[in-house]
Amino acid sequence: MNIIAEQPRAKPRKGRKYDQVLDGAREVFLLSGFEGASVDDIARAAGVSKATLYSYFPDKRLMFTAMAERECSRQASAALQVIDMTAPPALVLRQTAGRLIRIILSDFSQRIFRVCVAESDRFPELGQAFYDSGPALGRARIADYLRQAKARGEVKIEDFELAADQFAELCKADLWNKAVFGIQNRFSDEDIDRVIEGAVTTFLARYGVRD
Amino acid sequence: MNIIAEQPRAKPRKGRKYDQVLDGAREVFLLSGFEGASVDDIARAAGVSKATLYSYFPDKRLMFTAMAERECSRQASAALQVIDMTAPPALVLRQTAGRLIRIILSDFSQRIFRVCVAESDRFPELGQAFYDSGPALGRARIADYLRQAKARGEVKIEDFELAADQFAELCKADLWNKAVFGIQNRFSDEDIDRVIEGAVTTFLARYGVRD
DNA sequence: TCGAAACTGAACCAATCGGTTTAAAGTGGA
DNA sequence: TCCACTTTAAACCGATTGGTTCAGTTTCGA
Repeated sequence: MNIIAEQPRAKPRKGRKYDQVLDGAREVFLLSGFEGASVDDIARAAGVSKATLYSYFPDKRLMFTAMAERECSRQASAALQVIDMTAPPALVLRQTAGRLIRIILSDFSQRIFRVCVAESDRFPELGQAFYDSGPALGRARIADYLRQAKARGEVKIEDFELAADQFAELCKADLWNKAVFGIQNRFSDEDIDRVIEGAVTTFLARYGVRD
Repeated sequence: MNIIAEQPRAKPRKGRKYDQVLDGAREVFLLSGFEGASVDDIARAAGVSKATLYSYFPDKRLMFTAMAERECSRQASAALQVIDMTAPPALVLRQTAGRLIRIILSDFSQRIFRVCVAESDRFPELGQAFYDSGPALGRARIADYLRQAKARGEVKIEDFELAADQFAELCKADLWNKAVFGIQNRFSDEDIDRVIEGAVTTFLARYGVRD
């Protein structure tokens, strides 16, 4: 008999409806925010009794953070698509811009963003999680590419992190503001192409090498 | 004696504690969000009885929108500072960037932003108000300047709105993300200057005329 | 100084909140 | 088949919510 209690598993969350609960939590929290969401609603959305719900999570807060962190790490792994990084910079950047824009304009990203921003002072670890899995990860990947491109002599850059951040910001230009404030949430290909071309051209005007 | 009733003020909402109430509302709403704020807290923060509060506003929602719209229009008029727009572009842009950055990083702007984003689907008119008084207004002013600069032959630009949006976005580069997610909320002058110089240099690399 | 209007504080309301309990029903491995 | 474990629905709790009411006090222009 061990005095120190045995740990059956690393995360012995208990039963089989764990993911089901988190799915319900996501649905309601992303729709109504933390304070706006009621536990009864979540139980109903999850198709689970309230007692079950509370057998997984000691309280509403932990339920919220568990859900938010799962969604953040999902978002992170969703961005891992591959691009041929040896292609000419203008092409790589265009593709990257296109993907980045579709992601940040997606309904799902917008909702996580809203909820993370709204609650990031009541849940400090939440802002960090979103930042790490979103902006910081994106910057790291873009900076990586830019380093390779420089090694190939395709660009001239000193501050790779700043350059990466600038590129990401250029991709937002107005689209993102309109989306996040609910002014507009569907954009034509022309709208998006205008921003993509603008971002790539401006970026390369500064960092590209003449050919 | 005029038959048409005299208007003591433009908006004679009733009593003398109107602003006092909105000040209390701002304090609590910006701190706790819409759902997180209790009307009793607001009354206490405003130094006013709950009955008085409800004599000004029929319900919590209208109180919230009144407060938010007041703060948005305040934010708008606060951005009306004058800059010598005939100076060389590099200088004008540097000053503009500096001001823009201080504004968007301010604790106050961050709080309004949070609350507008969080509630912009429950209060659609709110997102519009923030967009109009923030991003849209800033873009209009920058685009105006760019048009003047082009008339002087100082820049070469086709799409002034896009250029203005790009410049504003370049000014955010990482600083804004860190602030909005609570990673960091105090920035050294070096941090800020790095972003300012980067923004101006990149912008002029694309739109400046060689001298 | 007077009187109407604005303001107060506290009691009060029904509804909802997060969270607990319980007794019964379902589940699955051995 | 059996038994331990999980899940269920509903009742229940105290606290808090947005909002109302009202008798009494303050305020202030005329």
